[in-house]
Amino acid sequence: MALRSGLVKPSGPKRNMESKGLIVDAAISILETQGYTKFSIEKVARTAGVGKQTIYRWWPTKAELILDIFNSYLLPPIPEYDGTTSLQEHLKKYLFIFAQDLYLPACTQAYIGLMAEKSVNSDFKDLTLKLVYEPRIRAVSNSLELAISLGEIPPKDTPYIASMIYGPIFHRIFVANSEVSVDLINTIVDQLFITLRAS
Amino acid sequence: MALRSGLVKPSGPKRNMESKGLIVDAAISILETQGYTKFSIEKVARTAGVGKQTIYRWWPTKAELILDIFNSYLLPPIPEYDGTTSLQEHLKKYLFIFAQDLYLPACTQAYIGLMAEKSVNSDFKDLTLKLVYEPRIRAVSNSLELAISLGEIPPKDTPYIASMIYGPIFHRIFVANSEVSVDLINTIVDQLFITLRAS
DNA sequence: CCATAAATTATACGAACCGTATCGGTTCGT
DNA sequence: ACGAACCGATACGGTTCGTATAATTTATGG
Repeated sequence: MALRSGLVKPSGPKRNMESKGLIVDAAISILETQGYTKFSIEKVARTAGVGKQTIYRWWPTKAELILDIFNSYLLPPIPEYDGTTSLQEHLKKYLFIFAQDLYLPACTQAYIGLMAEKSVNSDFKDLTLKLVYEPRIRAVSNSLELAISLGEIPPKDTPYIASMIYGPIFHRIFVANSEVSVDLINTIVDQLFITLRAS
Repeated sequence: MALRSGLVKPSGPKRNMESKGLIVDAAISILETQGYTKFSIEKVARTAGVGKQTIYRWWPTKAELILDIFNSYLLPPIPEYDGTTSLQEHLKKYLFIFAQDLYLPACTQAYIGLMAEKSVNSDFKDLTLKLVYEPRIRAVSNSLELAISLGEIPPKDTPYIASMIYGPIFHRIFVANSEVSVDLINTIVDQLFITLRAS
């Protein structure tokens, strides 16, 4: 009763962190080598040497397991822009790291899973947007505001900035199935700044 | 022997086009209402009132059925740019139609299936790139060349043009899970032309 | 007009996975 | 030492996979 509600002190053993590690490692390995289409909870349990129920106890669905792994272990941390270098350079560095990590097989496969699940489950869509999408959008718009206040770029309304910056990266990885070069990152950022500084 | 090789006239009945239509309609309806994750051949057969073997006879895998439907029934045709209006206006019109169609549930779900399958099967990736990706890339670069020869834009190397144009649309639909507004299309195209005309 | 070949629906198969339930056994808090 | 929560293991009915086979229907060629 009132399981993990925070209101009742649970007795009994705590969560086995070794099992958790085995599950996460197995899941990443399966995503990496077999992809989202062949990813199954039973396979994760078998590979990790763990009871299936142990997975379901901590992650209610396949989708939430993948989301947790994606967000906690596969994506690079979101850096904060402090204004010590130009925003233009800062964005190039961050986006290149982001794109390199997203292109890793486990990460790509995990995100394909997220797209598939969230497109069909609006609660899960909201959760994914909140945990994955919004923090990265906020980081970009916060850094833009700082660059404006520092005079690097003129104040300007920049709608759709997220899609203009992240879009080409996603297109390259998930549509063209190609790696993301430094050149593409530079093109994205330079074109953005040309537009920001135009008339 | 020599089945459908074109060298031997087959005897017996021809393909039942009524069954084909029922299969295609059922598949689209399932993609639309249940999404790619719940899409199965058995369900298509049951919904269409058709033997499972009839589906496997004409489409070797689930992926190729979805690809066929996506390419033949769900995407808008690729228009040819003839230079009678400005390329800038032409692109806005075409990309808006493209984005509107891609945002339809059946189309979105079909493409999620294509992403999942092609990321894990390189033959299918090649097929998808050839049938879906390349023709649309070519249409854009051909129209750019025509616009250059007509003097609308200065001659300029435009690498990554595909990702810069299509990327924001895909990001909006598959990452942000939002519809694509006329404003976004205009922003994409206008920013491209600002860059094309910049020094 | 009849034999042949191909397409059709229907059913069955072993395998895998789903999500849930249950069973001892273990580990901690009280 | 009691009970609660964790754990691995196993079992369940249901669904889907891709393949195989049977029985029927339909067109073409001789």
